[in-house]
Amino acid sequence: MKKISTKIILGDCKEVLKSLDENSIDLIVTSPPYADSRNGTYGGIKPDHYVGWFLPISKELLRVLKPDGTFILNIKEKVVNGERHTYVIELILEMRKQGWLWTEEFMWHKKNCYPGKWPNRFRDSWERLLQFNKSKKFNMYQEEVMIPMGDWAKRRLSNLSETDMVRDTSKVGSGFGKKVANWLNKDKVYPTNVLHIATECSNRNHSAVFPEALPEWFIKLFTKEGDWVLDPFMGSGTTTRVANRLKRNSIGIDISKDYYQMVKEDADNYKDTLLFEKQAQYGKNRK
Amino acid sequence: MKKISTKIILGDCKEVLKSLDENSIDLIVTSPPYADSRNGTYGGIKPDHYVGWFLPISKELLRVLKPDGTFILNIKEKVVNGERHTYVIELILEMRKQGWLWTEEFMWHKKNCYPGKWPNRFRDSWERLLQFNKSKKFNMYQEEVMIPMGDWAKRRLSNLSETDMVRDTSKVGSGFGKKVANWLNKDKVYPTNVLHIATECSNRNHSAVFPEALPEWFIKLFTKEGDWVLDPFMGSGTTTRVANRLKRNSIGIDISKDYYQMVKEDADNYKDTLLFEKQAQYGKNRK
DNA sequence: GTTCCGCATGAATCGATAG
DNA sequence: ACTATCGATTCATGCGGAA
Repeated sequence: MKKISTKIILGDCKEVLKSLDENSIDLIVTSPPYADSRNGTYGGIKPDHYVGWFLPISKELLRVLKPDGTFILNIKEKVVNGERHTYVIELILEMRKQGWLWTEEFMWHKKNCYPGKWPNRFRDSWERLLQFNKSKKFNMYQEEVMIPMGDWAKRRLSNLSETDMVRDTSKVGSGFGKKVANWLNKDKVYPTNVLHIATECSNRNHSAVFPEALPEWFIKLFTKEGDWVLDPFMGSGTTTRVANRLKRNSIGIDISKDYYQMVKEDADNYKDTLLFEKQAQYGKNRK
Repeated sequence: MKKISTKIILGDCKEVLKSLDENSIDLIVTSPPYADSRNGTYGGIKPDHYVGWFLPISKELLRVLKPDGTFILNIKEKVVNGERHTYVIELILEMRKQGWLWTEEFMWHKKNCYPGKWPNRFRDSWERLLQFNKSKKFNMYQEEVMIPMGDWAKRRLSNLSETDMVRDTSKVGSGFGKKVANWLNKDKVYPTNVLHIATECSNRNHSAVFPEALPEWFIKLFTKEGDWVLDPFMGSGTTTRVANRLKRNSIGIDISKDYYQMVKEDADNYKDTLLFEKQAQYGKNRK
C-alpha cells in the first residue's frame, strides 16, 4: 500500500512556497482568484495590478516544480470598461521572461456558463487552461485520459464528458443509453485540447472553484501514482481531494482560514481511510 | 430589389486597402495566412515577423471600418520549438496601441479537427476569433443568431440529423423519443461566445480557410442587409460568397492570381442571379 | 424504476445611481 | 470625472418531489 500524503497549509502562498523544496513537485494545477473577484480574500486584486501580484508567486512555482513537471493555470480575463483586459496575455509574456515555457493552451468550455444578456456581448462560456513547463521534455501520460468512443459517438457526441456518458448509460431502456453501451466497447481515442465540462452547481456539498473533472484530467495526464501535486490557491480543496482519490501526494495552500479548516477536516477523513501506514513525510517519498 | 455589389480585387491588401474610403466598411472578417504557412503566397511570414507584417494592414483596416463596425480576426498561434508562439497575443497588445478596442475573444471549437498524434501534445481543436472595434458602441443584431433548444438537447444531440431524430422518435415507449418531441417545441436562446462548427471537408475544389458557417454567423450578428463586408485575405472567397447570399455588399482582396480568378468567376455567376439592376458602385450604396 | 416539473444557484456584465 | 454599489437580465445543471 502506497503512503499518500495530503498536506494542507494555511498562509499566503507567496510566502509558504518558499518553504517547499526546489524541484519537488510534479504538477501544479490551480485556479487563482481572478482579478477584482473574491474581494477581501486576497484584497481584491485590481486588473492593472494582477501581473505584478502574480509574478513573485509564479517565480516560486518555477522553483519548486520538477524539471519534467507541468504547471496548469486556470484563468480568464474580466471585461473592464467594455474591453477584455490584457492582464492574462501580459502575464504569459512576463512568465516567459521568468523562464517558463508556454507549452500549450487548453480550452475549458463551460457547458453551463453564467446567464445574462447585454447589448454588446454574449455569455462567456470558456476559460483558459494555460500549460507552462520548465523544459520541453516533460512527463505526459496520454493513454490515461483517452476517451472511450467509437466512430458513431466520436462524430456526434464528442462534446460529452466521461461522466456524462456514464450517467446517460444508466438510463436503462432508452435508445440513447443502449447506444452509449455500444460505444463503450469501441476503441479509445485521444482527446483534443478542448475540455467540455460543466461547472458544478452548489446543489452539491461544496461549491468548488472548478469541477473535479478538471484537476482529475490533468492529474491523470501529467502525473502517476505517488507523484506530488500542488495547488497554491486551494480554495475548497478540489485539487487535493482528487489527488488523494487518485493516489497522488498533494499540497494545498490557502490564505483563508475558513477554507483551510474545512479542507483540513476533509483531508483528515480520507487520510484515515486510505493510509495503512503512518503518513509519508513530504520530501521523503519522491521518485 | 436591393443592389448587391461584390468586388473582387487582386493585389496586396496592404496597398489595396489604401484605395478604400475611410469609415466605409461595416464588418471585416478574415483569416489571414498564419505564420510560416501558405508559403510563396505572402512569402511565408516568419512567426517573429508576424506582428510587424500585420500592423500596417490593421492600421488600414482601422481606417476603412465604420465607427460602429466590427473586425473579426480568425487566428491561431503555431507551435514553434515546442512552445506556443506569442505573436498573436503580442499582436493584440500592439493593435490596442493603434487604437483598436479588444472587445471580445470568441472561441471556434473545430468539432472535427485535424488528426494526428504527438508525444507531448494533443490535437489542436480550437482557434481564436478576436473581436476588435473602433468604439464601444457598435452594431450587434443578437436576435439574428439565436439558437433553438436551450436545454439537454442543444449540447447532446445538436449533431443528430433529422432522420436520426425521426428514427429514434419512432421507438415506441423509449424515453429517448419522448424527449426529442419536447425539444422541438422549445424557445430559442442566445448563443455563447463559443462556436461549435466543423471544418469543411474539401467539398469544393479548393479547401476553404474556414467553413461558411463561420463568416455567416458574424455577418448575421454584426451587419444587416445592404451593409458592406470586407475580407482582405479572401482566399477561396468564402466570406464574399456568404455575404452575397445574405444580401450584403462585399469586397474581397487577395494577392494570389489563382484565387482572384476563381473567386471572380464565381462572383460573376451569382451577380447574375441576384441582381436585377446594374451593379451598385462601391461607395454609393452605403447607409 | 423512470420521467417530468419546479426551484435554487452561479469566476458575469451593463447601466444607473450615489458619494 | 472617477470609483463603489446595486438591480436587472438570463439559462444549464442538479436536486427533490410528484405522477
